[in-house]
Amino acid sequence: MAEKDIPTQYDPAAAEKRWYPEWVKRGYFHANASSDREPYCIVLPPPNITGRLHIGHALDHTIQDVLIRRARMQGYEALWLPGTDHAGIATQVVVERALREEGIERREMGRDAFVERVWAWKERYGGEIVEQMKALGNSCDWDRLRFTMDEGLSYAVRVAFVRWYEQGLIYRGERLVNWCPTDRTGLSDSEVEHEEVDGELITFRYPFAEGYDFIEVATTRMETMLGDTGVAVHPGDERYEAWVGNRVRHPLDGREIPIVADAAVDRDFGTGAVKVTPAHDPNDWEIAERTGLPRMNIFNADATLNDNVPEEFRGLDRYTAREKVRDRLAEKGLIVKEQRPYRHAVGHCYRCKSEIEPWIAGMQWFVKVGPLKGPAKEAVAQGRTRFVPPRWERPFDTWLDNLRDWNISRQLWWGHRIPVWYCPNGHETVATEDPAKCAECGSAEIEQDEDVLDTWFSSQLWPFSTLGWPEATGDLKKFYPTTALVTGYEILYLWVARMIMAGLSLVEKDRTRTGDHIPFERVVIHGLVRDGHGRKMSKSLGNVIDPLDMIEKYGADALRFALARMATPEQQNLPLSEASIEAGRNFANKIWNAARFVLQADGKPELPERSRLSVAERWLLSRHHACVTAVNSALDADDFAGAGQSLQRFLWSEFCDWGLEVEKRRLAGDAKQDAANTLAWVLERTLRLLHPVMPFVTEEIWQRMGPGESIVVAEWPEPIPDLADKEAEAEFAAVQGIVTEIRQLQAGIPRELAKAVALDEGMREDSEKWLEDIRLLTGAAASFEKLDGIRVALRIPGGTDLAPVVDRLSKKLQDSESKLERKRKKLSNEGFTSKAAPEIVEKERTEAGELEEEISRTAAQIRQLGG
RNA sequence: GGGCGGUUAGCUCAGGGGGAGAGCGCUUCCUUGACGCGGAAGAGGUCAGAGGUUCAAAUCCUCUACCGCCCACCA
Repeated sequence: MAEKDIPTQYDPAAAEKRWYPEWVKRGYFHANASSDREPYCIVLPPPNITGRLHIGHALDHTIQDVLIRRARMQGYEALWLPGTDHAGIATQVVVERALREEGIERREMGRDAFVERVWAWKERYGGEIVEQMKALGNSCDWDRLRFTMDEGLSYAVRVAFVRWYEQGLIYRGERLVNWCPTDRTGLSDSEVEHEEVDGELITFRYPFAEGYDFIEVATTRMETMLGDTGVAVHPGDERYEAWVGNRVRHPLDGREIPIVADAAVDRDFGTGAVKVTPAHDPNDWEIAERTGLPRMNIFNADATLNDNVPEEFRGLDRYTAREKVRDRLAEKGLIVKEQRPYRHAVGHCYRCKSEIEPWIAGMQWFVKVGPLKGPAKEAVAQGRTRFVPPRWERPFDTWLDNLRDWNISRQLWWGHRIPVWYCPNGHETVATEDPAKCAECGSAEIEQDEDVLDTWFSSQLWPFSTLGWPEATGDLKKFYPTTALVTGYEILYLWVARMIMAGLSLVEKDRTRTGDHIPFERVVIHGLVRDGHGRKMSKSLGNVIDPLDMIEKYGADALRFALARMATPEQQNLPLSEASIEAGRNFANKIWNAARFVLQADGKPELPERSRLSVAERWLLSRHHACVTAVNSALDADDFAGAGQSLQRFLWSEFCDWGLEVEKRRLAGDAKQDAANTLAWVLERTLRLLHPVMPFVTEEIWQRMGPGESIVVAEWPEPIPDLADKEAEAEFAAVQGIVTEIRQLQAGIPRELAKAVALDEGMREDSEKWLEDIRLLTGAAASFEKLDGIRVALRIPGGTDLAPVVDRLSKKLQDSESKLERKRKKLSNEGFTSKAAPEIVEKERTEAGELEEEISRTAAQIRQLGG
């Protein structure tokens, strides 16, 4: 028999190498837009091309692959569309760093050469990422692989821009932007991370231009006082009423600046007077807009001080300047109070973590979000797009409410260049194709905007640009709206919200499958992978788990199972330890060996006629049915952990621990083919159920069982209600009870036997027919002296110390007695018997009866053991 | 300053009104013809604390404490 050669250990690497290319070659992952099957589509959140996939991707991808593989087996036209993101800032920074190591500066090499280098990077790392996804087993449609800077997607970006421009949703303006002095670009509000830091709040005096009075103001950013162009107080503040309109003298550069009144000032904070730095604070910017204070920019692009400040401060970085300004004011006796540490929130760049500087970076393009919010809120409120878990809906709503216009200009080279051309006469030409001349005056001296678009501008189009939008393609018609979007909560706002707004605004309803232009019907929001102790994984902590290392060490299935096993819909932290991946490996091996056993018994996945089934087999089928039901309902609820747990329980604790063991006896007798076939049938069907989570080991076994072409395209198991068998479950549960009881007695009693103990007063009537099974399951065939009817006997050698066994039994007796006590009390409580549901009362009665039986049995056992 | 989540066995977490569960770890035993990446039997928990609702609370409600996260232009 060839099966004899099956190794006792599953070899993941061999299976992965064998099956993945085969699946791709056979085209299983390719979706057909013209098929008449129901569509099921997921677009992969495109990983950045900045480097390797990390464990978070592995989780994200595992979930998606489980969904898409199940859908494929269920007969849907399943499309999982993969791709990568150009990731503007992130990639530019990484490439710049790499160049710097070669001693090359970006600005020296020029824009075109630099962009060329980034493309080379993309070719290399983009390709690596695809290989990594394949190693995980992702069943993506590689024929549809996309990149955000593809020709098609770039065109979609231009069309989106032009359309919004024409609708007045995109405008240009000079505003204060979130400037990252390290990356030297502006950022949107969503790209700024607020973090509490310890600073100091310093109160100082502005002396009046005339006379000896002064006004006190406070700041955490002393250096910005060099750019102050006014002091503001609340209009109704009687303390300062008389001073409004007066002027104070700037103590460091001698400028006279006015005191103004503005309602934005909180009179209860600090002194009730605020220094106003319009060019470097959003609040102050607005005050200046209202009061007419001038703007005075004091920073260079790298946040060093520029020539607008007194000479001694020029060129200093902001932190050095902060101290120096304080020192100068202290020397002049103008510092009133220094409060430190003073905790306050400071914005940081989401990429490089530098402190953000509000700065005027010239003209910037903005998206007007007001008109986009409403439809997005409505789509979620109406459940056209469903959030899983739904508790994210409220924060999503609040976030939209507070959303302000979106700055989309980035002072970078890598990305989609803004499709606007300026002519010397001050006209703007906005076009999807590069124009040769100004659309308004015909001037040929046009120049394209130097900036590129925010990365998220192209990402927001992903669910439809990848399907061919703006063209009315077959893919769009077939697969849009997509079925599910799977992502971590960290980019819910940054990305998901924008896709919803963009889809609703841009996609034409009549080009979609359902007539609704929402980008996805459901958003599955999973948690973040942490280390085994719930800490964030980071290089500095040294607790990073690299998915590819894990695949190499334990196999892709092991990693996938470990990840799926912890992905409950509610959890936001998902602690992953190497031990849990090892457990996944062990599980794969367990299944492997179970299959080996079934194959050695020559099992064929065919179910014998019901009349030929043993009670144990009926029990196994019933449990299998329960597993199919549980897995289906868990997956319907996006509860991957629940599905994994059900599968593991059934296969390990039921199929292997009881099913295979009890079948060993039948396998040695006349019914052996029926027994082997039943096992094979259950195993084969359960393998299909497990396949989406553990694609490789299931395929490897399935191929050896030979029921068809590939498990990838096998039919998904749905519950078969006829398999549910309450009688068989009850009877087998009783047998399990007897077996466990005997095992408990055996523990601590050596095999060499002398003393016979009659165990079983009043045991279940039909236990006789199970005696052979019980012998086998307790592994104690030789130890049974006689088994007449309801009596089970054990022989124990003389001189055996029975005290531990008796102790254990005594403890069990006590437990049972106190349990019984509680039940009796409950049952004698009239409140309970009259108010509780009748079936609950009945259940309590039954259980009390069972406890009584157990108590007398245990007591008898203690007596027989001489306790 | 708003909001959300968490607190259950040594560790990491399920459970979500009527018998405290899993995996890992730990103890003892088992070279039983699928698997030692295995099998069997165990030890270990006033389910954070206080109050309330209920015949019945780990589970529902209120408050408190601690942990974590998200949002936020109060100098």
